[in-house]
Amino acid sequence: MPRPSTPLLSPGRIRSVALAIIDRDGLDGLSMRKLAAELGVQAASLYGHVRTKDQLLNDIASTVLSAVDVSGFEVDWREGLIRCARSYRAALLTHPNIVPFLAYGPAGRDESLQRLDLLHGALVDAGWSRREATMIAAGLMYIVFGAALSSFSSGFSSDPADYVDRYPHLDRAHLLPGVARELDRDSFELALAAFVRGL
Amino acid sequence: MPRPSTPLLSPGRIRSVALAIIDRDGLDGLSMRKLAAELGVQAASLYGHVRTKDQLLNDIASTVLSAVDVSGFEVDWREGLIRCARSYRAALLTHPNIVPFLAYGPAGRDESLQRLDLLHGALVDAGWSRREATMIAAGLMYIVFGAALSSFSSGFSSDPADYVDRYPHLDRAHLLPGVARELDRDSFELALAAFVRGL
DNA sequence: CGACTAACCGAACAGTGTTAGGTTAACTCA
DNA sequence: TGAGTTAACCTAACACTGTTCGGTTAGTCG
Repeated sequence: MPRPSTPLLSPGRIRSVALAIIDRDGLDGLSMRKLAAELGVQAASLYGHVRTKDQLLNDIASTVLSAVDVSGFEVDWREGLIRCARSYRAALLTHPNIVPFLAYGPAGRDESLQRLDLLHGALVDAGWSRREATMIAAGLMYIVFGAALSSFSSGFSSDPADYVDRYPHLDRAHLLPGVARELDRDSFELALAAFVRGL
Repeated sequence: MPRPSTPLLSPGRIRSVALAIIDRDGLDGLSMRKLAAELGVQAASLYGHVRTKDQLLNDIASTVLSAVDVSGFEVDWREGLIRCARSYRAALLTHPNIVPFLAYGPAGRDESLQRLDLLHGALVDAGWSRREATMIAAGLMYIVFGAALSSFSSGFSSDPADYVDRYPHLDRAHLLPGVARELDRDSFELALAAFVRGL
């Protein structure tokens, strides 16, 4: 079936279906063939709209991270940090399966750097030295990414019973999905508050 | 060539060569065939000593993380936290290319949980509630993993010139490998100190 | 000496990302 | 209106990947 009357594919549609697959089947669950099938198309056709799978993942990551809010700095730098961290975490939490991909480094993601640049500038404007600003921004990212990665809910909530016997101090209650999610949030808020207060 | 007089393979040798490949070529640079070739053997032979590649990576991760020091809690819980975090980061820094694998969650790694359990117990002994202990341990992991992941040195130090023009606040100096490494350390120490102080 | 196991190999399977070359619809312009 | 170009899809293939199956033989035990 050659060129259809109305195009079946577009970068946007590809990205959104790919993200849906990642959300449903995990990061390893996304393959170009599966993505193509879900779009009603053959795998090779994707390469007319997407340069490479890695680039596609980077684009998806960028759109996911576009929900990060860096507007709070106009009020107060502390408020800006907290709001930025919270919205960052919220964005990652909406699509947790893409987080492992981000772990490979912000190599080609332009918007991440742009955001980092803005955050850095705001801190400098607030009176911090360039070096301090860099370190503070880095520390904030540590907490955000650390929280997104080593979370209790996604980490090891598969079969609580296995853990209880061998790790006496890890309460089984911690591993119940509902509690785990709440615990993740509270741990994040604790770390964030301690960090910002300690500056 | 069938069964040789002295075995060519052993789990330990497989692990150490695999880790060397990961250090040299990155996580994606490790394939079972390449690993086998480097061991002077065919890929299929590995499966007599290793259940699966994922298991192999988990074993490697465990040996890397066995360098984590949780002995400081006998002195003081603050000292214990700091020493644990530092040694954890040091271990990850020795083999940075395996960090992205750890990002997939501590699913099957027994020793990680054992360590977490010990840390948790020590905090409870020091007077924290179970819930607080969990949150503190989690926060510590946030900083450690966040620092290992979103580091300046491994993140984007490939071609500094590209960044300078587009991100005015990110000083080029930050991207020089030597400075970046030092900046990573200082950022980590800042975040760690702020966190522990803020508790 | 015979049976058995342990350690390796060759070949294959199903799957991966990606590319080359072909086919045809839709658009552009004389 | 008709020719030429481009855009969007296809089939087929390449070089990989992790993993398994069925052999072949060296070492070991009874």
